[in-house]
Amino acid sequence: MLPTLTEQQRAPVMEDVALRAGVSHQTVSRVLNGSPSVSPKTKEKVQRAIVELGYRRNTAARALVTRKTQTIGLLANGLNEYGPANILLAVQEAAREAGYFVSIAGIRGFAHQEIADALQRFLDQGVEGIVVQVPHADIPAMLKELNLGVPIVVIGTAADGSLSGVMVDQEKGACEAVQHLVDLGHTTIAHVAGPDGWIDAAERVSGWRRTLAHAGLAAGPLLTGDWTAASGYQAGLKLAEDPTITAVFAANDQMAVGLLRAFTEKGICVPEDISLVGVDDLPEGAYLVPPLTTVRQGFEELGRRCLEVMLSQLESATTAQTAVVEPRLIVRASTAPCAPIQ
Amino acid sequence: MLPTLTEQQRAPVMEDVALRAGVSHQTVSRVLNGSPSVSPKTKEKVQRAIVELGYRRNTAARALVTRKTQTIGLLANGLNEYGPANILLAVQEAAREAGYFVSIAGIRGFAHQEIADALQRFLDQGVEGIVVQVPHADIPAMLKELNLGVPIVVIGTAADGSLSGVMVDQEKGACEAVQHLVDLGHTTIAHVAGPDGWIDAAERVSGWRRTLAHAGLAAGPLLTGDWTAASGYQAGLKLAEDPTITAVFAANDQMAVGLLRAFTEKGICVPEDISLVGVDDLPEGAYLVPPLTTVRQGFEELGRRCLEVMLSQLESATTAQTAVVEPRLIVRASTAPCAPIQ
DNA sequence: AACCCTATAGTGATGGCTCACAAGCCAGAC
DNA sequence: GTCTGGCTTGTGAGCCATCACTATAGGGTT
Repeated sequence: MLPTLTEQQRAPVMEDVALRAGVSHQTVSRVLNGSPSVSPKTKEKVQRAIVELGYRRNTAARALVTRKTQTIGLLANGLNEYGPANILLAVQEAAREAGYFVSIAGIRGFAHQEIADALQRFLDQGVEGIVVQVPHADIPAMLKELNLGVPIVVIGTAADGSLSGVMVDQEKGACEAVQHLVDLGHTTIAHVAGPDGWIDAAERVSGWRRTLAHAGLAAGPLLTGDWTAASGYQAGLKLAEDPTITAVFAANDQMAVGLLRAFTEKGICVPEDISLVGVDDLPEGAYLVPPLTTVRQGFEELGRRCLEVMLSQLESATTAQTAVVEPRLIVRASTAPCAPIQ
Repeated sequence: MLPTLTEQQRAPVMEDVALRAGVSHQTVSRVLNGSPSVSPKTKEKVQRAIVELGYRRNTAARALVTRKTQTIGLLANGLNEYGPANILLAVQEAAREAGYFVSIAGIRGFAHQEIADALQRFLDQGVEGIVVQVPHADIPAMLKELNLGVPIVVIGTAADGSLSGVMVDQEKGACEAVQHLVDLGHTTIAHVAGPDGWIDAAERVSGWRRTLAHAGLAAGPLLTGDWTAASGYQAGLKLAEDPTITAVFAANDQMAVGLLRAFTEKGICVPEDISLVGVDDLPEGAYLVPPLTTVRQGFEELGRRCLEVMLSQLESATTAQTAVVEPRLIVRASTAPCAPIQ
């Protein structure tokens, strides 16, 4: 007699379930895949066998034949920051609901090689689609050149060629922020922008510029930071020297924090002497002194929409799509009517 | 004559490479896996064929036979917050270097069902190990009960049974923070703790308590927040009513931000009237008014160590391990010597 | 000259699943 | 009573690697 293998060791496979339920492995497969042509009775038998055996379908075997891994890749820059982290969370949640796994690759810079490597790794892994959350102006061109052969959704831009896009209307957000300042009577409104090359940064600059032009005002000073509070602080020290400036639109909340400190150090009160608006709506923003007026971006929605677009690309490779999320101005206490210049 | 399939369509497989290089598929496999028993000449031929064909090994097929998916799962709570996001980034980076993919599952609460579901999904996916970054006291027990059958590394606790652990020495961090306040001459030191159930919160409370006892001081008021600036603000309003308090140790920076605002509103100056210490070292912390003294946790290192432990568990299923990361006090301007009570 | 050994390469089985197709069954129609 | 067709179920091939063997060649030994 042949020695029986210790069955306990091996994870049960479809055949084991079939044997126990008294059907063929194919029927088990059908039950698992929700095929309509299985009688209720058989279906129940199979399901019981599955539970009793603790059967779990082998993803690798399945992927091998279906050529689908149920996985999407998320390539992201600055994952440790508020916006990207929230988008990641939302994308991942939406993916889970749709039955997809999310594999991540966080990168720290914009180095072409690093990005290309990460994308190749996704391809090696066999992802079905890739979400690219790297807000640099060169990204679409780079992606088109790499020609990856899977659906791609780029966060922060509109669709471009075969690339789909999901974006917050940054320009509109900037317009609302600046218009708010204009409405308060400010006439010299400075802008502390994000660094060159960043898509969002450029759009906010253009929203700022456009709104001022539309209001018949000259553009105030334009300084460039690097999104950090430190750079906002530096910018603040410079702006503090110019007494004609009564309002500043910072391209993000962190720089606004730096500005706030610089102004406080120089004895300039916010909002009495200078109004300040940021972008992002960091959770701490409402508890700064003073609470920060800001533009909320709706990262949650962005992430969800991103996955919607991805799914539709995955299901039917139609043309690329664009989804736009509306930002929202949150008025708090860092902005006030322009005091008459004395 | 049979119609030739449009070869262009199908992704090349090992056999295609073998044909082109004039060897057997096995030799291609050997080259790919770095087997020593392939002559340099053959190896070169194969590599050239791989490049020419743009061959990419099918992960699913490989996983099917090796029973290894090269994937680890990361289950995390509060992924949109500073600490967890940084840990994620570090874990993922270390994983990539080691040739592993990282699949993520972000959860928003501590609901047993949600956690169990996410873990089951990881198992369905076939991850080789799971990193659990859910800082709740009940987690180790829950994990042990679920008995998942893959190596698990829990972030925030020491090893426990078969579970490995990687942690920051929270108690030590708290001690340093409180000792710093004691050294400045403060005698009534309050603590705003994190919510019940959170491991870190409890450890910080105990570090605070221990240090005070060691210094022969009575424990000051103990309030409980929920990590948010809003809760810190509420706590601050209460603490502001007690003039004997000259220092507050907040369990995180966000609550410290809220405290700062409450104190400012009540006309209490930091650090002149009250010294304030946080935990986390948020990037904005250095630019608050005043810059915040805080305990830096070393999330980067935590993430790296976490993956080291995971890898060693994966390679040789020895006993569970624990890695401890040392926190570091960063003294800035929110703490000052205790002013004599007038 | 016969033999053994090592280095290198090839053969065929195998992993667990889905797909395409074939087969069995039973009801209703003629 | 036979036939037709729909509903269920089963059979066998195939996906693409790796693994365990086997085969071959060339060098060194005795």
